[in-house]
Amino acid sequence: MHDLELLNKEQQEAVLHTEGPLLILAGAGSGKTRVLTYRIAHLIEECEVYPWNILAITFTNKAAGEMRERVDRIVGQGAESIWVSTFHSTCVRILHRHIDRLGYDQKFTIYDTEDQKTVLKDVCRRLQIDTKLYKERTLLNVISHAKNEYISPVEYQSSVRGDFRQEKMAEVYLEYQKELKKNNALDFDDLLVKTVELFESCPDVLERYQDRFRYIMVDEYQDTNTVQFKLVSILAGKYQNLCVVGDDDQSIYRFRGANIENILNFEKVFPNTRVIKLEQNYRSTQNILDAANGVIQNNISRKEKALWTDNERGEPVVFKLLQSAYEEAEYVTGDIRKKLNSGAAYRDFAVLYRTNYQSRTFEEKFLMANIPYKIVGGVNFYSRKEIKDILAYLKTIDNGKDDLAIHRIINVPKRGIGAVTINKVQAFAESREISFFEALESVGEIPGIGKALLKIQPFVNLIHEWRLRLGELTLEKLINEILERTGYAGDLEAEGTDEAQARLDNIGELISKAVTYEKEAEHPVLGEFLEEVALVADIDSVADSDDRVLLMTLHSAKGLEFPYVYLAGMEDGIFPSYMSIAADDPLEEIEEERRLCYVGITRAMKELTMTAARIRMIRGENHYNNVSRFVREVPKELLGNRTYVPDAPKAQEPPRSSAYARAKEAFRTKTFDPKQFKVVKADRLDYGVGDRVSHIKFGEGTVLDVTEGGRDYEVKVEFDRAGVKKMFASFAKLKKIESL
DNA sequence: CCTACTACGCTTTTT
DNA sequence: GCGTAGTAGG
Repeated sequence: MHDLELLNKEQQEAVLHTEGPLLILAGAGSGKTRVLTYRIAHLIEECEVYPWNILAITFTNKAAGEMRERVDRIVGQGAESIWVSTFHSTCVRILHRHIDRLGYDQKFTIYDTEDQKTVLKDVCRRLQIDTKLYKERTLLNVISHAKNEYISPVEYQSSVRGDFRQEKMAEVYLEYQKELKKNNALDFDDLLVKTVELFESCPDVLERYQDRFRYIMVDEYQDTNTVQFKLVSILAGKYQNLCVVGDDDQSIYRFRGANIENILNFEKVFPNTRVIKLEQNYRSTQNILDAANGVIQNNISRKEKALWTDNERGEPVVFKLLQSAYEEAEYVTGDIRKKLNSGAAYRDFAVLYRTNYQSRTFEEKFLMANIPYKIVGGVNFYSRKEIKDILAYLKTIDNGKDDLAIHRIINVPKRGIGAVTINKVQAFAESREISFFEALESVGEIPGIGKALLKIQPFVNLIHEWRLRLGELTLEKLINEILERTGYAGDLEAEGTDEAQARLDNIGELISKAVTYEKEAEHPVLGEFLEEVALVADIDSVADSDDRVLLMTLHSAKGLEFPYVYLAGMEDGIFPSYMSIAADDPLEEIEEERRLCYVGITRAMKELTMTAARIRMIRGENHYNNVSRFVREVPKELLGNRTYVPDAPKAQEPPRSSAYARAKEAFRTKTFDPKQFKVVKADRLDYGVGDRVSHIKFGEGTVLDVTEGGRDYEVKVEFDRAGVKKMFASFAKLKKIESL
C-alpha cells in the first residue's frame, strides 16, 4: 500500500476503519480529500473490496472529478467502476433505470429554476392566485423546503389545515407537482425525493443498490439536507458501512435545507459510530488560522474543536478600508499586480465576495489592468437564453411530453405563431387530455385554427424528421441543422451586434461540449447529454490548468484553496447580508454568515486580505455601511499596520476627505438639483447598519439600512414594537443607544 | 401578430 | 440600475 506514513495518526485511523459507521470531523484544510482517496485505495487493495461496491458522493461535479482523478492515480485497476458523483447525478443514474416504477417515463427531463418559475406562474394563473400576495419566490421556497424535508404535497396539505395562507400554498404545491408529472419532468429536489420514494416503494430495487454500494462515503456532509440523509442512510441500511466527512463550522447551505442535525445526531442514528477528529491544518499560516478561529469562536452552537498547524506564522492579515467599491477593486488589482511582479501566478489569487453583483467592479478593473480572470457563477452557462433555446429543441426532439420546451421554441425564431394560436392549441390539448406537442401533431382537427395550420405543420414535420434521423445524426450535426434550418443562426448573424456574436459564440461552445460528450461517452445518446448538461454547476468548469485570477462568491469557494485570498465587501449589510440581520432569527442566520466567513478565511494559504468600502452603490443608491463585525472579530494583533479598523464605527470624526468625496460621488451619480438642498442634510450619521437606535415615537429598534437620498439620508429601522419604518434622518432624530 | 414603450420590483447564497 | 412583464399602437 502507498505510504500510510504520509498520513498523520488520525488520518491513518480513518483510512483503516473500514467496517461500520464512521464520522470524520474534518476541520478546514485538514486533508479530508486525501483521507477519502486513501481510504478507497485501502478498501480495494487491502480489504479486497470490489471497486463497483464503492460509492463516493460529493457536492459538485468538480469535486467528484478531482476525487476520481486522485483515486485513479493511486488505485491500480478498476478505479473507473467506482461511483464517484454528486448526489444529483447519482440519483439521475438510478432514476434513469427505474423511474418507470413510479409511473414516470424513463426519458424524463430536469427542470432548472427558470423552468420551475414558468410552471409556477402557470399554476398560479390557473388557480387564480394573486402573485402579489403569494410571491413566486416564496412559493418556490416553500415547495423546495417541503421536498428537502421529504414532505409530499398531500402530507403538506394535511399538516397545514386551518391556516388559509398555507392551505393555498399547499394547493399550489399539489398542482405544481401534477404539472411536472404531466410534463414528465423532475426539478432538482425531485431527483432526490423520487429516488428515496423509489427505494421506499420497491424493496427489490433498494436491495439491489444496497448490495451494490456496500461502502458509501459522503463528502461535505454538513451540507446534506433531510432527503439526502434519508437517501444515504437507507442505502447504507443493510451493511452499515457509511463514512461521512464534514465540518459543522463549514455548514453554509441552511437556506437550501441543509440540516446541521445530520452531523450533530449522526451518532444517535448510527449506534457504534466511530468518531475521528482531524484537527491539524496543512493549508494555512498560523496567522490565517488564528483569524479564522477568532471569528468562528463567536458562534455559540458548534462542536468545540481546536484547529492547529505546524506552519509558520506568515504575513499579518490585512484589512483595508477604501472609499468606494471602485477604489476597493483598484486596491485589489494593484496588490495583485505587485505580487505578480514578485513571482506569483494569476491562478494563485482568488477574490471572494458575498453576492454575485459585486463581481462587476472587479471585472472592470481587471479588464483595464489586463489581468486574466474568470468569474465563477452568476448566470450559469446553461441558463443563457440562446443555450436554453437550443436545448429546448433538443428536449423536444428527445421527449415530446415536455410542454415547456415546446412552448419555448414554438415561435423561436419567429414563425408567426402567436399567443392566440397557442391558446387554441392549448385548449385543444386540455380537452383531449393530450400533450401540447400531440395537439400540434393533430393540428388539422383544431377548430378555428385557420391559417396557423400552415405555420405549425412545417414545424411539426421538422421535429418529426429529426426524431427519425436521431440514430444517424451526431449531436454536432443535429445542433448545426437546427441552427440552419430554423433560421436561428441566420437571425443572429443578421443582427450583427456584439451581443448577437456573443450568443453565436456561446452556441459554438455548446457544440464543442456536445462533441466532447460524444467522444467520451460509451453510448452517446441525446437524453443522457441533456441530463448531464442539466446538472452542471459553474464551478465545474474551472480547470486548474488555466492561469487566471478567480472571482466568485464565498459559497462557490467552498472546498478550494488559494495562496492569496481577498475577501471583498466586508461591510455589515453586505457581509453579513442585511437579509440575515433583518431575519426573524438573526442569531442563527448571522451564525451561518459567520461560518461562511470562516470558509472564506480558511481558503487562504499564504496571505489573506479583507477589504471594505465606505460608500457602496447598490441599485443606483449610495449605501454607508459599517465595517463588518467579522473584521472586528479578527484578533487585533494579527492585523498588520497597513490596516485600519475603526474602533467604534461611525462614532469617530470622519477623515476630512470623505465628505468631499461623498459630495463628489453624489454629484456624479445623481442629477444635481439645487432646489433639493432645502433640508439640512447631516454631514454624517453617528449610527450605521446594525446599530441600536431609539426614536421618540417608535421606541427602540435596529438599523437595517442607510441610504443616500438626494437631500437626506434615508434610514430603514426595524423597531421592536412598531415594525420596519423608512424615514429621513433629519426628521427622525434617531439616537444611537449602542453600537454592535 | 409583432414591436416599442413604460412601470415595477427586485437581489443573498446554488445543486 | 437593470431586466422583465404588461400594455398600447402599428
